[in-house]
Amino acid sequence: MDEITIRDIASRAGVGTATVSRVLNKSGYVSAKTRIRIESAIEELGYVPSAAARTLPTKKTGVVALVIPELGNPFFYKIITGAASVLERAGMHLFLSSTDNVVERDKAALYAIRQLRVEGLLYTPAAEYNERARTEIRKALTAIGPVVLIDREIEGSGVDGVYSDNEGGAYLCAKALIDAGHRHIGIVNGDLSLKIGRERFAGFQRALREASLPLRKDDILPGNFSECAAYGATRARLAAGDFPTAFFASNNLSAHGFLRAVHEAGMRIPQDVGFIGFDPIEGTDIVGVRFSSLERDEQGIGRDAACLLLERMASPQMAQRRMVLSSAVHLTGSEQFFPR
Amino acid sequence: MDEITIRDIASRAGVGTATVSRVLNKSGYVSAKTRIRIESAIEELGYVPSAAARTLPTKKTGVVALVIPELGNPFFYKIITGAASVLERAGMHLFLSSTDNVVERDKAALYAIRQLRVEGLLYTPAAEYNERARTEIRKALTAIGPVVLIDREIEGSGVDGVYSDNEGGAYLCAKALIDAGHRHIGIVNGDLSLKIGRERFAGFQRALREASLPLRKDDILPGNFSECAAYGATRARLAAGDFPTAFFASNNLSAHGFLRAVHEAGMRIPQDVGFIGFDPIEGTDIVGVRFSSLERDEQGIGRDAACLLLERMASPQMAQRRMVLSSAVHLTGSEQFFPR
DNA sequence: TTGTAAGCGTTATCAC
DNA sequence: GTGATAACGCTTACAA
Repeated sequence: MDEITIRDIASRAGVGTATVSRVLNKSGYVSAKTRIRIESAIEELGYVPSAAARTLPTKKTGVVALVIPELGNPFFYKIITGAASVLERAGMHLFLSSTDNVVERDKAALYAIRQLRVEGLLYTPAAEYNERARTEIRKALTAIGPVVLIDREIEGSGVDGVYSDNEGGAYLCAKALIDAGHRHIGIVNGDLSLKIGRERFAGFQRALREASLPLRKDDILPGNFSECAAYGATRARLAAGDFPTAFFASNNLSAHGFLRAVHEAGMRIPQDVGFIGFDPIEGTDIVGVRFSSLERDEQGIGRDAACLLLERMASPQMAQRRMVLSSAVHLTGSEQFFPR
Repeated sequence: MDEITIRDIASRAGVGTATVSRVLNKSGYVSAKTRIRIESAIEELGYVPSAAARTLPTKKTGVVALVIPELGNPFFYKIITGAASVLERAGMHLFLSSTDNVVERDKAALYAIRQLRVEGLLYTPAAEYNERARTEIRKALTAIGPVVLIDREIEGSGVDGVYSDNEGGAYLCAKALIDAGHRHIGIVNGDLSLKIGRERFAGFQRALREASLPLRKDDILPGNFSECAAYGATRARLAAGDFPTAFFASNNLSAHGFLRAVHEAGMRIPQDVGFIGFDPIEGTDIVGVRFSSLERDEQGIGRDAACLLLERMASPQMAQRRMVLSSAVHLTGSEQFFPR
């Protein structure tokens, strides 16, 4: 039960391995007759070339790696879908790792990817590394080759990326609440150790400042982009009393936690509390509820990132390119934040 | 800018490549001194061994492939999470492909995987192939090596698998509706070209038969496990009038489509229509709604499948093993199908 | 404890 | 058009 190799095919078809290789890769000239002989030999023996063996001389793997922090977050798997559609069309295979926001797994994934000699990487780091770790990551990235960052930037990495206008988006969200007449507004913060967390917080603050609205310390709920943290912090804030009339949540998972806590407390959106979130909440449409949110085109982000990567793979010398996508607030209901 | 190889390390450390290899794989004896010399050479040069080159002589890739039909379906990414936790602990890397239920992509994925010489495969086929295609798939699977099927069986493949008791589960669902007093019950069918679709339909029918309830043709809504199909069919049925007092949906996506259509028609669950679905609906808890459903332990399924695979990889000669997991109906609310 | 050298399954460069 | 054959980067007897 030994592996069937190109030599088996060659001898069975009565040719040299070079000719078989030509047929396999559709390169160079092969007469129709011998081609057919070779093809049927392949068919009969059920031969499938070894990717590893092919990689060795060619230094091509045909694989693009994708490292994301959370598979369970709709934001990311939509990105994957978008990226996959582009990359597949380009004949690339996808090597996918989910790091669950764990730094160790992030590093392990990167190391595995280096070993694999992938031809490109779409990467959303699990965390914002400190200066020391960052140089390490930067080294890893240069070693890997073409890289496109998605959503989370790495300071001074010099690599391409597709990002969102977090500050502007959060600003729009807060502005919408203010325009609806709210004067006492709270925020469920994201992970402030991440730039996107800080930017969203900044945008939120700017809107309040421009409207000369105060932001009280206890209306800033600490979160980390997860449902649990938001849920707990919201419950705590509810217990404290004098609840804001409206809230902004820094991402979809935070929104989940917030809304669950609020609902358990018997309050309704938007009658009792106004609400808007960064990224939409899925699935509630089946009960006729739709929450206001900032909507990003996730599939588009994935596609854009994949295109950037393909172009970078084609011309490694190109200057660095960054795309920053802005997005629009989507209010549900004409009046304010009424779940339709 | 040539690739750094084991020879570079060897010469820099003043040793042979074999010794470097021993250090890399922690195999055989190496004196502490030379080990340190080698390790620092690796460090200084930033050497990362090539997976392809290593695979060639060892015939080991350290990769397990995972082929699933839909990334966007919570059922599957929970399975992935479960499987990943087990496989990572075993030091395996994951090569993931989503086929979006497209047969061509399924075949392409399988072919890519054969080329990669992965050490194992967790596989949910995109479709139920006809006899002719099936023998082809079977050949591919034997060529790939250790395989564990998840959720969808392949007739006569002889490979291990983890399945659910679809007939029994659907029966329980229908039974629950009947016990709640419903006499006019409809079904949103799944894809009947898939065994799991037929089994769920069969279980549903059995429950009705045992209760001597009739099943009218127009109460059998054709579906294909997708939200769209269910949505359209439900709308059509609503227009026809004499709507059943309760419905069973064959999977989570179908449930989505059904519930959306029903809600748009201004009907409420369970006051206007009783409902239960195979697999739960996510995310509605934030508005305090929970639908009755059959609950499966998806992470557990993923873990079980991964364990089966690891054991199969360890002992290829073992007899075929199939796990059929049964699951319990989860009613929301003590009385019947009341959204809490 | 360490080094030499023969593979592993391809591709690609030559001659023919 | 086609066939030897030398890489590709690593592991692993086998010697030393």
